[in-house]
Amino acid sequence: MNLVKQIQDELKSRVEKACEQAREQGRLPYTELPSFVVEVPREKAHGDFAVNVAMLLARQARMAPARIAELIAGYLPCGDQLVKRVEIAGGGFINFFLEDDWLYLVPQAVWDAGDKWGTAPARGKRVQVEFVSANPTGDLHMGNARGGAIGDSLANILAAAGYEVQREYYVNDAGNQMELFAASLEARYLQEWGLAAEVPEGGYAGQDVLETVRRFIAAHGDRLLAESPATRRQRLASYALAEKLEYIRATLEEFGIRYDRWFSEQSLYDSGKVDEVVALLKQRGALYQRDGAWWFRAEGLGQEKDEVVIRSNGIPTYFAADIAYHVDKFERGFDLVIDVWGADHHGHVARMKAAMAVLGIDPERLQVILMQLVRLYRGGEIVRMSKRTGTLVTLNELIEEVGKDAARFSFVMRSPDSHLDFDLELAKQQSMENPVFYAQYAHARVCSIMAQARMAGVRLQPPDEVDVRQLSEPAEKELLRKIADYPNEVVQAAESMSPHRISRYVLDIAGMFHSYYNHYRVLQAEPAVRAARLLLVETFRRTLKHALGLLGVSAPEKM
RNA sequence: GUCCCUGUAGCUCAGCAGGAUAGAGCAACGGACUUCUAAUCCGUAGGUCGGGGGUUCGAAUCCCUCCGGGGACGCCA
Repeated sequence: MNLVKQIQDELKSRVEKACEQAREQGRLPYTELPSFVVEVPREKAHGDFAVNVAMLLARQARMAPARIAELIAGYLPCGDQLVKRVEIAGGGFINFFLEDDWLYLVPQAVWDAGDKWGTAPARGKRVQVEFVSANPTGDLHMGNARGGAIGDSLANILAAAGYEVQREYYVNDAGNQMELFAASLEARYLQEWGLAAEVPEGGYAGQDVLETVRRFIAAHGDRLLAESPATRRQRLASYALAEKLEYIRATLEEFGIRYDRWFSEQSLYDSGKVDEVVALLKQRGALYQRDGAWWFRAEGLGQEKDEVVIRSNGIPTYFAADIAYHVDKFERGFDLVIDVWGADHHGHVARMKAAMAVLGIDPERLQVILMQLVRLYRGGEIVRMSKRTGTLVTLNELIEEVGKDAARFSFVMRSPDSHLDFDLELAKQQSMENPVFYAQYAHARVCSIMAQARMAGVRLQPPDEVDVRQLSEPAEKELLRKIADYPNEVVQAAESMSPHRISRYVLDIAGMFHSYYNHYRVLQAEPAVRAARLLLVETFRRTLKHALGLLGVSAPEKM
């Protein structure tokens, strides 16, 4: 049930009919009705909904927008149950002022929807969201944290908007980095037995690798000394990989994230999919040979540079595997595939889309959200993050220091496009820097009212037992209005792939509630009003809780 | 040099499939707790939307250009 959308559709069709009538009677000449919007004006004085069709018709009709608006308004029905009156203003806007009736349907709509409030009916579209996908060779850093918060919230929002959603983590368990990782492990292993060995240049020299090796030794001793280097590396790598993955899985779960699938890069090699896709690219003439390597022809498809797919040593690059991976995603039947990447991968986007196009997949079906990088501060001083030299602040520490709710909210509050400066000191010292508490507090306040009501023997009555029209204060109507907007907000956040829209909404509606709370008493009101207010406050609470849930933030009953 | 992001109140940011008088939080100042949680509320102050062109009924929003900030340009991933 989406009341706002129903009304917008109704108004739109009324305007369309009015235009047609005016045209038929020869008073409004136009050949094609431009696509116009029924929007909510920023100013309340401009009514509940505004339509801009008159301005858009001005050129075709060769009339002043204000005159067109007057003309159209003359054909609009009003004074009925929905529309109280219509005004022309601002040089051609048609402003609709509605009767309040529809607002009083809101509590019932929320009740009827139950758990489904805020969600849209299934649209029969499958979406995959792949995010974080950090190399399983180290810790999770702030960039991964941001990606996790954005990706997971987006997945929640898409699901609420009616998509069938799958969350996936791409495990880079193959390729160069993995080999370096294995070589680093081996070096540490040999060193532990007093043998001469060195962590290769650009390898993993961090403490965590050493600790992993020590745990391996505790479990398996010196058995690998007798093995061939290749076997030794393979054993160490698979041990470390399993350990790292479990660590990553557990950390992300603490961050409120659960994946539906962990997809192994290595499996693409094992199944021959990488070779297959390379062969297909060759067959399509998308590759050419130069200096002994095979290059993907990306020039001309944007200004990106060409990219190596097969090295001159015959080993495919990660790009080859990544193409195979994306082909595999589409073969699994997703209508839309969303990748959440760090901005440092931006050059990869056009190439990947180009590769999809060559392989006959509409590149529009692949959407990449590029997040700008997180800059970490501690008390005003910048902290550089690096995976190789040992991460400075891990996701674990972040959760520990500022908490899951505050961390997730902070990341999802800002657009992925924004360069995020995250100050740890600020985040934990000044709780007011975390607006998440503001929203959670609103929830706790409602819960407190409900608890008081129960103690006083006052029951929360369902909408059909309540005279909702007792909610006559402007603040109450505005709150109802905001609640009614919720399903639309979810759909818009999904369609624009902007989780931060939901955090905006959360803060807006929480603010409206706090203000209402300070101006009106719920329990001290006379019984009929009290019943209506209890109901209002409960519909608000359900909406807020759902919205927070989309962001992976809890809605505490007490604070 | 090429490409991506960005420039809006003192600070951090919304708004940008063009819409009417540009918003919020923090910081500042002044008020509101014997009353459902003051982690709250109310008020005041704060702006050449980086500069300049263009597109049109109308631009913070779209295009061009210049300037400032962040990032990417590897037979790494």
